[in-house]
Amino acid sequence: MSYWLLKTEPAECSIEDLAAQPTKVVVWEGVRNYQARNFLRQMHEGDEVLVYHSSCKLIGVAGTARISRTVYPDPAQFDPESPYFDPKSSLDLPRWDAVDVVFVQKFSQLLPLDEIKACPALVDLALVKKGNRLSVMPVSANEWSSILELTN
DNA sequence: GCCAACGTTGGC
DNA sequence: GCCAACGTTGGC
Repeated sequence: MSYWLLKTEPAECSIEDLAAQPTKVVVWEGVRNYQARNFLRQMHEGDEVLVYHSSCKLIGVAGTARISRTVYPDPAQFDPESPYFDPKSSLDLPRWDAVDVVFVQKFSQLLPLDEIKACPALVDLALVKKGNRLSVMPVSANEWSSILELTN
């Protein structure tokens, strides 16, 4: 059982969108960075996930979710209509992967980035490391606990 | 909209 | 394999 943080632009897929799915499940598609993809490959069913809102007005962790299906080829890479289409991908040789994520909870208050930055227990979180642009990153068990404590 | 930081591409 | 140019990310 591992912990992860997934970035999402709420204009694309917010925690509210996750909660609004009839099945609460979404395909986590569109990861187009090899390091992030390799983290997707390490995920197990049941792993817990922080859902982080980026590139928006209220930046921070908005809630949690869970991995409901482990890695498989991202269908968007094959779809010419998709913004995530990759002409260098083929069914034989897919480059990109997806997982399925199921909504767990929306925090009563979003945990803002500056509070995460101000928390001494979270200085090693990849999210707050200088220049970090990973959209999928591991979170330690201690960091997970610290984040949940901050939301109380 | 700015721009620092980083990843990718492609010529050599 | 180097590295300049370019594109993207994402906070501010």
